[in-house]
Amino acid sequence: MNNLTQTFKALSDQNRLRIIVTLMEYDELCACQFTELLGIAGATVSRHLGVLHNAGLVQSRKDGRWIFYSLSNTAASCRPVLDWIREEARSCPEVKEDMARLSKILACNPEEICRKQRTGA
Amino acid sequence: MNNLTQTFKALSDQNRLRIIVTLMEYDELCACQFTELLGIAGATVSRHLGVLHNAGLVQSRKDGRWIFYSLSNTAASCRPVLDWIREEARSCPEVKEDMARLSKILACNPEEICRKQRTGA
DNA sequence: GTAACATTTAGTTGCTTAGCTAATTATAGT
DNA sequence: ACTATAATTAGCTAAGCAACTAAATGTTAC
Repeated sequence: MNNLTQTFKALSDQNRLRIIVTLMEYDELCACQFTELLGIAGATVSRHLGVLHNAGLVQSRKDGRWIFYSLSNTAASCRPVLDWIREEARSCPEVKEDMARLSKILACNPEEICRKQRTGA
Repeated sequence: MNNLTQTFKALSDQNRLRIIVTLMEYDELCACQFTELLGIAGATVSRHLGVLHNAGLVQSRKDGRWIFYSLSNTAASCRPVLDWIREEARSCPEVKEDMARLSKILACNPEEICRKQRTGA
């Protein structure tokens, strides 16, 4: 039962849902790209990703200084829920905006993104 | 998107999940029966039911002094999630205990339950 | 080695929420 | 009308959590 509540808790935050929905469209993104997308502090993004990871929804892969996140393979058990989210998210304007914004973000490489975040440009 | 997070927030509490799972097995229960089942204050149960109602997951029917709750008809949109919960809940010992306890509770009529709660017997 | 840098962890703050008791509302029975 | 009673609402407290800044960790490049 704790599994269930933990999963729902992980999904009951708008920013975390945005992460999940984004990962349904783009296989893999690094932390700085989420930071850019969500417009909140990197540390906060890191915590959100940690919550999703603890709930078994997301997995990470380290590549040098970057850490890439993707939907967890072991999240298969809650696939129906993820499918439902995807379906419902279709009609959310926030999600559409995210997708539009993300295509711009992905036009730059991660290094540029991070530099932009540092310099605050 | 708020719909989504609201739904997940409503489902991310153990006691509320127990209510939902119970309503999948028993069409309709009154507030005092949930109070007996969950073993928490009636006021708290009322608030939980309110949260589920606001999320559109539960509907209520007034019959005299009693208010009976059931899964909402309009909850059809999140049917996949409810189905998933039901499936996952099968293996939860808490749920099995609840079901066992509930059959005892239902052996009495609501009036008896409520009296028991008042007198604390 | 050390300087730059991507991410996480620590520590703080303000808001939300689950729980309680007490008060209020609405109904039933006398 | 009055009392009892099922449920909700109000008001409180303690715990949990999302956000931030600053410090720590681990990695790349000189």
